[in-house]
Amino acid sequence: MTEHASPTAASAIPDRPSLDGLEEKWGAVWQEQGTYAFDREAALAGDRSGVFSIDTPPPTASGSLHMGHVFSYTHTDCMARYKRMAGFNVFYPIGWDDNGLPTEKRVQNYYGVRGDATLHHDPDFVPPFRGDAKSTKAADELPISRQNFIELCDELTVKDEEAFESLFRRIGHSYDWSIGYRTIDDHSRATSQQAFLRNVRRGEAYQSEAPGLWDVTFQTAVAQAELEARDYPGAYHRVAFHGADGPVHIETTRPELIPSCVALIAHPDDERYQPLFGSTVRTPLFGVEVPVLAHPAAEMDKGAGIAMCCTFGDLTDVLWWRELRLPTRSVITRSGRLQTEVPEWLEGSSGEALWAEGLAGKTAFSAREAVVTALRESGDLDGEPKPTQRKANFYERGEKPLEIVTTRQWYIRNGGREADLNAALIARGEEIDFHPGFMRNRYANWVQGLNGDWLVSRQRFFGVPIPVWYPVDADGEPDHDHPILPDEADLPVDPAANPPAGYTEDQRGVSGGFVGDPDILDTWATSSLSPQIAAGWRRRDGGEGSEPLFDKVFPMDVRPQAHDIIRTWLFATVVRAHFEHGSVPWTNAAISGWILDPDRKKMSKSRGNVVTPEDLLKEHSADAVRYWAASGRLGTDAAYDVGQIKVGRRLAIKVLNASKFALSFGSVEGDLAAQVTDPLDLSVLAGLREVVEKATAGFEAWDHTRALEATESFFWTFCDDYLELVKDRAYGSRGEEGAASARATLRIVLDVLLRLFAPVLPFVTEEVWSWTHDAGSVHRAPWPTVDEVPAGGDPAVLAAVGAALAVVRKAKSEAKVGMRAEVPVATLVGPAGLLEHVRTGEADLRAAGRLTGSLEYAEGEEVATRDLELVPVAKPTA
RNA sequence: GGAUGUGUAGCUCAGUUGGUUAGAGCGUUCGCUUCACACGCGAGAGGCCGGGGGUUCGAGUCCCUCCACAUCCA
Repeated sequence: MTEHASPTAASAIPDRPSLDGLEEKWGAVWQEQGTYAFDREAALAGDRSGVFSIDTPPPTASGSLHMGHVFSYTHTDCMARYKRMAGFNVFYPIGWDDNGLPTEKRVQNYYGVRGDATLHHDPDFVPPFRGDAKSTKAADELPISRQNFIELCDELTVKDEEAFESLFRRIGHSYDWSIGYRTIDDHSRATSQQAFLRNVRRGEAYQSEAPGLWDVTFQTAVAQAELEARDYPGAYHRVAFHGADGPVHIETTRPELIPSCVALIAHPDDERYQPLFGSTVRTPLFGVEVPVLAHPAAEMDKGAGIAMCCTFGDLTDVLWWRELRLPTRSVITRSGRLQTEVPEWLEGSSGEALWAEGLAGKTAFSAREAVVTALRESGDLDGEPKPTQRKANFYERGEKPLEIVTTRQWYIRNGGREADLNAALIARGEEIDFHPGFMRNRYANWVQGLNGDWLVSRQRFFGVPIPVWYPVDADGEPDHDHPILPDEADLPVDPAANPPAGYTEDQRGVSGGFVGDPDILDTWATSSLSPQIAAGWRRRDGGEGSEPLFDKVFPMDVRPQAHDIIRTWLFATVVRAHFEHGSVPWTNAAISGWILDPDRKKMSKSRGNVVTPEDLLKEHSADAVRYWAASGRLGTDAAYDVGQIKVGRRLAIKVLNASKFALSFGSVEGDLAAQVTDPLDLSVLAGLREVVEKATAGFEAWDHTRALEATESFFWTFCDDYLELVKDRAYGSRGEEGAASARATLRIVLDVLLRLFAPVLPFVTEEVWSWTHDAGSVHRAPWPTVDEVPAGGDPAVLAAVGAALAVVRKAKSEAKVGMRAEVPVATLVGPAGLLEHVRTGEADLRAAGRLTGSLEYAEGEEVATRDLELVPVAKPTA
């Protein structure tokens, strides 16, 4: 051959292409060239429809990246890359969630400090430790102000985030790194506070003093969405209450709450207890008189069918207390211990001594033991306690069952109390396309099952402060009914450290002065604003300016996330957008499944079955790991499967090798399409047109897996059959026209295939693209269309010639000879139509199958060979 | 108990609106140094499509029922 490819292209093709180093090489180029940059100017100048915007989940910066992240984030990246190639200006931010308990714990342990909302900011503060704190005991931690704590968080999480960033870059996620945010940074805090203040001013947020779920370990109120029902060992105690006509037995798992009993309650239809309704009984040990009442929430078939209502043992107690207007007799304090002073309703009763000696200040656990002992002695315990597994509510991060404590808290309305709002939020769900569609049921079920508004205040010190002060009245008490709210322009504020406008710091806590709300917002109250934070809502109409970009990206096109946080993150985001913008926050929700280990258990750190992505990337390449991720469809849990990663690696290597080969026959000049004349070449192009159609339809249907499968299976046929069939002709053995047709076809197919693979395999496709393109990225190339591929071919031709080649191979394989064995005589059997197609490509078939002599055709149902002679290749004697 | 999803080859999964003999990859078996790739290539074996009933000329696909598993809510 005398031809050479153009020097720039051919010289770039390595002798032995390899995956090694592609991540570093192309990662650096993409970063330098801004390949994935969002075009802000174009967005501002154009229509909303030209933008595809993504509400990327901000990973927890203090956590570690696991395969679940790789899985779901790669799904989103494939879609982002497809949309970018399809011509959209892709808004693809990346944020970090460094607001919340995990970060709080990490900062505490790393620096040996503890937040204290009563302290003031120390500008010269130096932390006692940096990762070398020896003790994690609270007593050894240095108390510091909230502002100082946030500064330490900034310092530490920035380090964590650098590690995350390098990993995300290595795996080839195409974020625009300049649109970053952190949920604890000034912009996020200000946005969170601004949205909350608007909720307050519109009446969507309110304060209420009410019994609520309380975690005694973390000493904070907990929202319904943070609950987790777990099995908890307990025991049924059969206890006698004293009625006028003898004892009434109840069964309870919490006898220590007898002092806070306010009624006995049975089902209205329960004939056993109907005679008692309206009467009163006396509690054992304490002798307090309580009514026997009827309520349908009492379960007839559970225990004795009659229950004691205490204030408060569980949420049913709260329901009864509210609906039956019962008095409040709380004994459990915020620490989870019983109060030390004797409750007033027990003063002078038979139980006063028991309280003072056995119960005051005790934990619920030891109080229970004391009460049970006393019940035994008084004869009110019937039989021995029967062990049972009961369901108890836990805070998802907590280890002790939640108590119910009456406190003043802030709430945001979420449809848990108002039917109209509930219906409106379910209707919002109907405006969002869930992928897969059945995930909408999770949303609707959750919203329908809400039983209260969203509790957003938390009694922690680290997080976004509730931006509210209260006037202090003449008695020195805060006036919670008249909160003082800051101007939006002054945000973010920390009411624990800054005075409100018009006050000075020395008026804090004094009559006529003010106090700051000590609480912080639920982290979901901030992360539910991720679209507003990323898109710059505050820069449009808040305290930061007047940039109108927000309207060009919001409502966003898609929220990607996992299904376990539909009830929290997804729902909360819908609530905030509903109130603030009267719209959905996004029009699509792409819900990824979980990664399970090979034993079908969810991978989690506590189970110790986590595989770290770093090692896998190093060992198998980013494209290989991405292939595994892209093989899992939306909404489906997938097993971690190293085998599938290896398949991806083989595919990526095959792309390199096949591309090198396809480009090795010499350069092709001029109009490629015009040079394609051979029916076999036109046939492969016809197949390619179908693949473009399928792959495009796959992505449009949010099914990256279908797109990948179509491309992948075509690619293997292309390699195994088409390339084998035409290589001899492409070398030029049968004239220039046939060679040109094959070479042009190889170029066309390769160019299209690279683009079809690009969303899943960004590194190898970019590498090969660079061999044939002097400039530009495959990731900025237009997504292929059916129309750009020459038409007129019949896919059946390649299928027929391929089938003929297969039976020749089969004959050789069964004879256990190499594929190079020559076939001087053969008869090919098959249906007439198929044989007709085979004749069209006979020359290529002869070359690929080494059919050197006579080739007869005979009609038959099955494709097969007959009367075939084989001449094995003589092994080299030397 | 309610909701949702899933049961197809040893494993992981495809199977579009019902339509020939149910597919792929991995694994396995048997072969092949073939001028891109041994991280390769070729060929073979392997399935009462969870059970039962029904609709239909025809069911992996539609309907009923049962069973098992998973997740969420009680």
